[in-house]
Amino acid sequence: MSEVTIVDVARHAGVSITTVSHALSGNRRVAEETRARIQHSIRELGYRPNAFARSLRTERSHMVALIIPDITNPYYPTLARGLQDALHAGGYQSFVCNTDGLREEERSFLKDSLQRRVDGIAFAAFATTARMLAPVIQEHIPLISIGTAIRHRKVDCVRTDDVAGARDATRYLIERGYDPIGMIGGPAGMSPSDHRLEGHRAALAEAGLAFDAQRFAVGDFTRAGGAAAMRELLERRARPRALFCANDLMAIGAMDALREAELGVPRDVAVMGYDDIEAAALVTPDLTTVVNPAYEMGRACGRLLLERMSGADDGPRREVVIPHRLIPRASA
Amino acid sequence: MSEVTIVDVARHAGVSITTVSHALSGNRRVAEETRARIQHSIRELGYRPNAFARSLRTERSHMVALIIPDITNPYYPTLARGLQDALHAGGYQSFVCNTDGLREEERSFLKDSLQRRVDGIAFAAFATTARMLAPVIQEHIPLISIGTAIRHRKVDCVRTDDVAGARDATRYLIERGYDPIGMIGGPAGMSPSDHRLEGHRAALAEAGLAFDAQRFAVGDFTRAGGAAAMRELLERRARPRALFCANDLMAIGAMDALREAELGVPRDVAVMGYDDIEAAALVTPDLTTVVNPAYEMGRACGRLLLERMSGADDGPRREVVIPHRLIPRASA
DNA sequence: TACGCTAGGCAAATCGTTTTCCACCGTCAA
DNA sequence: TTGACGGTGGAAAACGATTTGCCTAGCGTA
Repeated sequence: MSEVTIVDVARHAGVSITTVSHALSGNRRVAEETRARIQHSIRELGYRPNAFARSLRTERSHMVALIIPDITNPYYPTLARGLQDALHAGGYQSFVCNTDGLREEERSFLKDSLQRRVDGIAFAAFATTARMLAPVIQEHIPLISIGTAIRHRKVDCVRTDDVAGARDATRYLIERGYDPIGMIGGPAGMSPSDHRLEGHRAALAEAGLAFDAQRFAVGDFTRAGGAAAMRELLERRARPRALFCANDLMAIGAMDALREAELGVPRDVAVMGYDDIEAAALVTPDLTTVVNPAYEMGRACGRLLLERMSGADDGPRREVVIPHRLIPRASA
Repeated sequence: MSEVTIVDVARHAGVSITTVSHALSGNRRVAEETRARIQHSIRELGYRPNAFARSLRTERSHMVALIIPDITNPYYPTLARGLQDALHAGGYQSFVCNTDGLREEERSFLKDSLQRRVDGIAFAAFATTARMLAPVIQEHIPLISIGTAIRHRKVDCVRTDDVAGARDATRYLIERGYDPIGMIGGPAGMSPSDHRLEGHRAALAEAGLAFDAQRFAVGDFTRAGGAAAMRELLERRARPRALFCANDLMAIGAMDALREAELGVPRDVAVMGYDDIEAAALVTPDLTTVVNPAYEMGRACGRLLLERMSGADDGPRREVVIPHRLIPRASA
């Protein structure tokens, strides 16, 4: 109990509650002399406005929910930091909800966020459909979809362009003269898998090169999966001169398999990854890769949310595409 | 605006506000038939209790603050997840404050937490002294220090034992018969540096081995620093048979330098790290290391907070020491 | 019959703000 | 002289829950 309320401050300063409130909010002019007296009383008494009462009256919590699969997945802390840095400037805090990609958890956290009366939501959805968002939409709570899982005309979206990223990665290999070029992709049907494959094929087509299914293998986004896929490619005796992997972990796995086969990277086979996880810079040789700028994603979410929450912006749906970045290192 | 309030529910169900409230909180018996009618009305109207009003009355926010240097530092997401999982069970959420270890930020987030009326705080302090905590203590808000930076008789503490961890690491090298054993430490004066060195020396002493300053070098906890320290050791021609590094990054750097010198790990020099960062399992050879179980740390914080916040526990200061774990891999 | 007890329900006070409507007081222009 | 008008400031009504007394009906018991 802070015990000391605005009433105490008013009494101590010899003014009305109204005046104290206005001195704090700046909503109305208060004589300089009065304001000084109030400030003095506030310090004297150690007054701290009660956030509950304030929120009850204003209907704003200055809180947003960040709903993600798992803060432990190395992509999200950076995104969270970007979001928090952006929001902090506006006096907002955010709490993190870990859904593990489970539909029930997503639903439950969405509900909790509503109950807590958050002013906005940033949501990296996996299993949530636009229909499940009805209550959020109805309350006009700004919601931003991180990535493209949710498509709804009232829901803003911040995303990267995986197709373009994969195209750039493949182009990079082409331009450096590697030939032929293979790929280890992710499981079909997952949108990053599909987009990255699509970009890869587009770059080949642009350069007038054929996509050869013999030089394409599928992994499961893990290191072991990447190694297995690489071994499969080697057995097929259609060894590529350069290899684009749909993520860094598989690229690291591929390098394991190449080392087993006593092939040098990039001497015999150049390897390219995707994501730029921390380990990408730590393995040997360090991994050329494409980075999804998580921090910028988070920042963009934060800024967009701030605009929406300020109420000023009631415009049409917005879609922000954050540019990716290719990071040349030793492996390709 | 959810618009629908407890008044609407009461009217719709044909009972008084009081009864609805009690049906929800379970604070008083309500006839089964009445309760059913109320539940039905709630669903019908889509009623969601207003958290502000509730908190205003009950003085509980069901929110805790997690104040850490940087969620981007790979240690903290795991800790955050542990905390959140524990708190979730009690209906609590947590918001993250990134202080970057700056005194002013720490102060400011502490103040913000107070203003938001959090029910508890988990604080990994760097620059905050016990004195700065006066307002928190005064309001009887449960506070848990993560690590030992804050010492105060009202502040609980959850920590690991770096001395014991380093001792176990060194013992492990001794038991496997490596000799002589060297170490790359961190900058003197930082508590992890000092503790890990202390543990290292203790293990040597126990085994009747001498600590040889010739085989000790200092790095700065970075990869490059580890490599430089290793080169220094090699130049001194006092090459150790095994090396304990005060963190994984320096261990990885040391392996870089060994590779340069065309020395095999662990064939010529065995290497041991500390922390078990993600990359530790991804480098080649993968790194034997000691893990500070961040998840368990977070969980312990969460559980301790829950107990304190329940009000049941008003006992004396508590200190929880989370056991570390040695992870044998290929490098030693 | 009188009394106490229990279950269930109601009205109203309360939590600490923000905000709306009004009042007062000089000053200045008509 | 009067009315309008800034510049200040105050009283009181929300905001939406929880909780405290108080009441009633029904029932068992002395």
